[in-house]
Amino acid sequence: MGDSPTPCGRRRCRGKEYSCSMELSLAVIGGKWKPLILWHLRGGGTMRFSALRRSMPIITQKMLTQQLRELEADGLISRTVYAEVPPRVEYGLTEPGCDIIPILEALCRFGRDFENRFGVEEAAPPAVRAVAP
Amino acid sequence: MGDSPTPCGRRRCRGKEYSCSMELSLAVIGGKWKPLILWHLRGGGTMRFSALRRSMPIITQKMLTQQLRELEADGLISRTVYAEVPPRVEYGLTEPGCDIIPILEALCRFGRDFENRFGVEEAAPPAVRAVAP
DNA sequence: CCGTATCCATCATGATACTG
DNA sequence: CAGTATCATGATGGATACGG
Repeated sequence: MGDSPTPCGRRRCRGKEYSCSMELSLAVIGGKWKPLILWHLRGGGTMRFSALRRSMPIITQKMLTQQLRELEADGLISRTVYAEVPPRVEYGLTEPGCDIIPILEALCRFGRDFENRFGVEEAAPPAVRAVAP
Repeated sequence: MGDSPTPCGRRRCRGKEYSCSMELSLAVIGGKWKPLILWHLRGGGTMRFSALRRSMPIITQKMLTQQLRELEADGLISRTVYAEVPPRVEYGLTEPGCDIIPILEALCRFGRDFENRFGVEEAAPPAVRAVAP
């Protein structure tokens, strides 16, 4: 490996403080929704905001926007705004962004092994959101 | 991959709710200190509490205890208490815990590539903790 | 359509003190 | 030595409303 993760000697890269490369990686992709966003973009093409949103029904607009901005600031995704009416914005992976995909695949495999080892059950259906009367 | 990460159909495994295996993985190893703890245990032997603590000067005792308990509950590390005075507790990786190491190595590599791509600087020295007068 | 701005609840983390 | 217990706080995420 060559990179001791001993947390002495804190460094900074793109505004993130960390003590070892792994910490930096987690700072970059560790956000609650970031792996999922990158995952949906893994095909190589671009997706527009609304398509991303549809693919993650749980996420709020605020969080999607926020996480996309951070991923963009970290150089993992590209953002292209088309000056049209109505507006259109397309998101895609950059080269560094593509580098994460194999790791996400490995994470996914680990998760599946974990499930197989310990068993899965259906989650209780999410409490139905009360409709305003 | 075979496992669509589409967030429909929430599942539950060991008390964690998630929508795709990757989410589960992040729930298991995503804690702020967990990757670091697992990393320090990667040698294959065991370490006692105080040794782990020394290897992560920043972490508080409370957080170390807490994260160790969660890792243990998730079956990633083993915890052995020796009935001695003074007490001795040894931590080590279980087999599922060992499975994560290659992923952490990949994460570490990604972080290093990221640093090389975008550059690193020394972090400002951590504000010296005021000594009580 | 694709956002920003604001306010608010919750939780994760930290500081500190105490114990078997 | 290896923890618990307690309290404080700051980051994180969600609901809602509004804007170009």
